[in-house]
Amino acid sequence: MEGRIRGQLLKGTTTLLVLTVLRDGELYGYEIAQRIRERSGGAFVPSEGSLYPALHSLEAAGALEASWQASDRGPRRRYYKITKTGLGMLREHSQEWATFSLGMARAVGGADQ
Amino acid sequence: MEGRIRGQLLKGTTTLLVLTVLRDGELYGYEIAQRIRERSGGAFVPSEGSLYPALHSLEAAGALEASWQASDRGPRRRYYKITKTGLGMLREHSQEWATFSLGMARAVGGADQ
DNA sequence: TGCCGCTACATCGATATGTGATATACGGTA
DNA sequence: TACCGTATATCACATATCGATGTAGCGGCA
Repeated sequence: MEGRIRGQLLKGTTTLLVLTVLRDGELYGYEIAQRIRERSGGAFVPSEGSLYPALHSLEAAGALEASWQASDRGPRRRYYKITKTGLGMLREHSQEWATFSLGMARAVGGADQ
Repeated sequence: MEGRIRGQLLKGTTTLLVLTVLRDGELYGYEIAQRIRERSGGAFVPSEGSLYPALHSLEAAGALEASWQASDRGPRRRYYKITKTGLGMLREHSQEWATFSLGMARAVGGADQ
C-alpha cells in the first residue's frame, strides 16, 4: 500500500474504472470512489473533481442510468446503474486498455529494475 | 491490425518511453519515435508535438545530453544521450508505472471478460 | 528545372481531464 | 457549539497530447 498514483498516468482511466465497478451492481458516487480505491489496493483515489464530471458525462452518453435515493443517515445519494450501452463501452475501454498495457509491456519490458 | 493508441491513456508515458529506448544507446529524435513505435508493436506513435517538447524538457531537467550531428543524407540530427540523472528518473518512472499497472490489473482484472 | 516525398526539427492552438479548493447540506458526537 | 464523516457539485488551474503548420535538406523522376 505505497503511495497513490497521481498526475498524468490516470488520464483516461476513470471511465474504465467506473464502468468496471458498476458492472457488479448499482452504486452511488461516493461508494464508487471507495470501491475503486479498495480494488486498486489504494493506488487510485478518484477526486470528486474527476469522478462527478465523469459520472455526468457517462450518464449523458447513455452509459449509466441514475436515480436519487434517500439515505437513512447522511445526505441523499445518486445511484448509478450501467446500461446496455455502458456494457458495450466497457468492452471497448477494456480492449483499449489491454492493447495499451500490452504495448507498454513490450516497450518498457515487464522485467528489469 | 487494431489501431494505435491515442488520446488520454498515453499521458505521462512519453518520458518513460523515451528514457527506456535511450537506455540502450544514443539516438536522435526521429529515430526515438521509430524505436518506440517498433518496440510497442505499432501501438504507440509519438507525435512531434509531444515528442520534441518532452525531449527539451528532459534535457532541461538534466536527464539527457544533446548534440547536433550532421547526417550524410538529409537534415542534421540532434542526438540524445541519457545521463546519470536520467537513469535515476528512469527507475522512478518505471516504478511508478509498475505500481500503476498493478493497480489497474487489480481494479479492472486481467482483461475484458 | 520543377515538383514530390521522405527525413528531421520545431512550435502553436485546441482539447481533454485530473487535482485541489470551495460550497452546500445532513447527522452523529465530543 | 464545533467538528467530522458522508455526499454531491463546480471552479480555476496545470499538464501533456494531437493535428496542423512551418522550416529545411536531400534524392528521384518527368
